[in-house]
Amino acid sequence: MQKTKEKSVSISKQALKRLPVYHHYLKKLSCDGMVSIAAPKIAKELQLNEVQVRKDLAAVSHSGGRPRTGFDLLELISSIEHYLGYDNINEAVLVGAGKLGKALLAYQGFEQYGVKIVAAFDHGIKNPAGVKVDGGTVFPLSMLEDLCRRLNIHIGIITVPADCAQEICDMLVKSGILAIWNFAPVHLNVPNQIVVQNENMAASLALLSKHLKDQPSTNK
Amino acid sequence: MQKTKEKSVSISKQALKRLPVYHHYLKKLSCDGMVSIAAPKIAKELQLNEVQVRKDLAAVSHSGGRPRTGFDLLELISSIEHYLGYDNINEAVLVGAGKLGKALLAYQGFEQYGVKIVAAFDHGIKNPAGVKVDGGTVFPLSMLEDLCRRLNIHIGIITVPADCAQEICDMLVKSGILAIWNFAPVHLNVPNQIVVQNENMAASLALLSKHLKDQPSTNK
DNA sequence: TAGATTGTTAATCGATTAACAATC
DNA sequence: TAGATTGTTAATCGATTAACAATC
Repeated sequence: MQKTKEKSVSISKQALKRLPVYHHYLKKLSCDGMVSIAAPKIAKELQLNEVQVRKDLAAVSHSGGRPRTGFDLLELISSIEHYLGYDNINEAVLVGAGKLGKALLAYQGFEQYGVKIVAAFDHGIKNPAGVKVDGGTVFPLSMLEDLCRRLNIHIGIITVPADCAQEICDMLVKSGILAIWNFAPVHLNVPNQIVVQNENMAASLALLSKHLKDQPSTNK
Repeated sequence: MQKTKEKSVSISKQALKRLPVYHHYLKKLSCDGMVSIAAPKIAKELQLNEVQVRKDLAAVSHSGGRPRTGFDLLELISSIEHYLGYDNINEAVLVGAGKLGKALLAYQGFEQYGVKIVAAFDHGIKNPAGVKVDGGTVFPLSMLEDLCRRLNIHIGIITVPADCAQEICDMLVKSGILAIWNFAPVHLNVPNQIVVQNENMAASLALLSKHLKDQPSTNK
């Protein structure tokens, strides 16, 4: 309904998803010692449309690019980081310390994207002191709400099996979580103000699988 | 350019991604003992547009729905499974037995989506007999091409770090792989006939993070 | 028959791409 | 100046939604 107070230039959801891709590519260029980059080069390398890249970058870049030379690499990187909020770490809790949950806990790479998992929970855990696993400590579910409230956590990661995902989701919402990253293959019903990002592996497989079926052995 | 030989009704990529969501929901209903389901009910439950659901189902359902009663549940489920290829298991190889790779290996849930990981590889492994891990055995990278060729594997899963993902990708293509499921946060350059499905966690985080930034504490 | 639902054609919406003037 | 690149307005494309006739 009401527009959020945004910059004059708005950006599409699709464009938003491309920003991390640009970010990673630009970081690599920067490591390689480059100092500036032009949109057509990025487009070619990442196999995107040239205008699309220019439009995306124009929407986030603070200083803009310069005709002939392109964009200042460091400025562009920090513009994207600022736009995506990589510079202020968002703290998150994770619920479900199964295989996938443990993998995410142990994964060191989220902080570079501005998210830090501060605690994990699992309903199999009874000891209030928690159980140590690779990457942190897992606590009983009963402690979830209190901890979220006290630490003012806004991101919840769901890695429980499908059949209890909705229940966990409700608990997270009740605990003050505003954004949910859902790895369970179910649709979650949430109040309006909550965002759910589905990491839908089944959907990804569907695309792959369908493609192979439609185009059997194009390799000769 | 040239259209693939498809059914008269074509389906959008977006719709394709919704099919696994329907599938999971319908399976649940079926378990609960229901025998038929109407599109409006599905739409309401999954928070989708009613027409959209009808259109999606019309595109895949073999027998179609019936006015007043809706769709036969079992028929609809098997139609979707057939459409997505869940009924013929696609065999896959996985490269990169780090944290994430091991989690995927140990994860038992892919087969229900028609994908089975038959072998895993990692360049840290030297022993040709492989090294046992939870969920299977990891072999040296040098054995990749030979195995893919002999077993006629068409799906490759990349869970190596970003900086060697392209190299692994090239090896997979060279080994006859047609579809790549990429978990590394980089854009992969591939020949035309190869599909790449990016499991872009960074993009997901970007959406969440951005949302929280734009709408600070709507919960009062 | 009346009412709920299907399937399809037409209208709308959002995102991508093309065209082009402005700039260094 | 000539040429490459930027940023923006207009045209196109694809997907969603609205409208409606057909069916049980």
